[in-house]
Amino acid sequence: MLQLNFIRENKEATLAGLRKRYFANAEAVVDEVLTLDQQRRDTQRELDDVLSQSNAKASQIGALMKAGDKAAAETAKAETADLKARSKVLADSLRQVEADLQSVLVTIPNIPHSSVPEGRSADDNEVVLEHGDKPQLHEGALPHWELIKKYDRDGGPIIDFELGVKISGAGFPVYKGKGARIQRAMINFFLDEAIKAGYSEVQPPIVINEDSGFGTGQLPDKEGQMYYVTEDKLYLIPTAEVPITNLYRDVILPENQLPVKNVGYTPCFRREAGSWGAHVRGLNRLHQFDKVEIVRVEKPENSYAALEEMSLYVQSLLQKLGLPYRVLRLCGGDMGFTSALTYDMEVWSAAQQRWLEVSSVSNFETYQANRLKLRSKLEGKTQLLHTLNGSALALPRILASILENNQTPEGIKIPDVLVPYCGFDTIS
RNA sequence: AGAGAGAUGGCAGAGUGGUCGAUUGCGUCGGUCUUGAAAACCGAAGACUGUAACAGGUCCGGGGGUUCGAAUCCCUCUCUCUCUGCCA
Repeated sequence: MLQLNFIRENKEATLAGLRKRYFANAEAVVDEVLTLDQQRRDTQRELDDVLSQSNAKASQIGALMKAGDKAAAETAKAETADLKARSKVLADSLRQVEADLQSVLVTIPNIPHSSVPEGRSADDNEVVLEHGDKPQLHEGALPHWELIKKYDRDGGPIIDFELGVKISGAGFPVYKGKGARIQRAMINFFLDEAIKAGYSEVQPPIVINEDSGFGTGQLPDKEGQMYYVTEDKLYLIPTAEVPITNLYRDVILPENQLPVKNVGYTPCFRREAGSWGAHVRGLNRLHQFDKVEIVRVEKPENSYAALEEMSLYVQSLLQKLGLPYRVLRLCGGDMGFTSALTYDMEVWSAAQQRWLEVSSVSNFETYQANRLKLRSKLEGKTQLLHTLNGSALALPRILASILENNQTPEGIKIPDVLVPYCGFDTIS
């Protein structure tokens, strides 16, 4: 959520930012916010005045009672009726204005950072860099959804989509044998690397309540993308960002605890309503997948340096895995609702001849912190901190890329860094 | 799931209708003392809103009510603890 006083004091910058995102009706929405804000403050002031008078009367009555002047007290009491009626009306309208203001405010996305490129869609994202050589595959090379069947052992493919359908439905694969072990290997590798890089590990719950969904910006509006347990009013997490960032909801962090650098592994659940199409075969898009996530809480002046550091960190993982990748700076039209600047990391999937997104690293500045009420006392005053997060990494597409890129007629070579974690070096 | 108890400032813990934003202890910060530290002593310190700055207003788990006046009384929701039951 944007800060009201920012919008108030930077109307033009706000509008420019929203235009960069192709946010519809930016002018009308901002004007509505400013009007409601003014109404709120006027009403607030009027109410405060009435309450002030009312408080004065009450203590006056108290004093009279104490002095035993019953008659004077009764007279004073009679005078409070009008104040009481007025304060009730004002309090009601204040509540209404505040609710209206809030409901408009939550529909406004974050303001993009100045380095965010112009553009409407994913086609306009800026390629920051490309790293590594795309492998030349042998004749008859297969996409990963064929490869997993080719290496059928122990009575089934190493990743079994059919079996997952039986248990749950489409998009919930069952990993078996070496398929399962390489998953576990990646999780441990990613966690160990993050710990070496100074992150501390957390294991958060994977269901969250409504307040948490609001804190990081999934709610309201994106409830359709999350699985929901109606009985207990809990959502399955779409990413560990939600529970880990919400660890710091309603917190005023002591300055000496900054920066916060957390890493966590969780499964992630996404309904992906309406996003199934031509390119979602195999591991490309799933309802449940595993991800290791890094989350940081930073002082405002450090957040962009932290973002660059996170980007380099994620790239270091991809380099260690030996996967060709590129880094994108997302354009205004393609960026997530809550982000101010996002880098996407994509790996090359050699058999599909496509780039697959495996990480998204974002700085939310104060957007989430404002919803979370995540603050610190810095230089004598309480102020909002900056939150950031990034995938490090999401497993399925990494696995898809490893399977495809490392295939030879003899088998699939496991990246060296994973071998100690897997206990085998080829799938054959 | 059943029965009971409870929810107050960073923590502990008073306060059961009238200057209570809230006694006190611990912790924290500043100072005195000390070569330095500890101890002791003195002092400071909540959040939100609002104002040019004061003032003013709100906040004792959330919401609602009674009252001139609520941390204190009533209703309701949520959560926590103890016991019983069940169970990784």
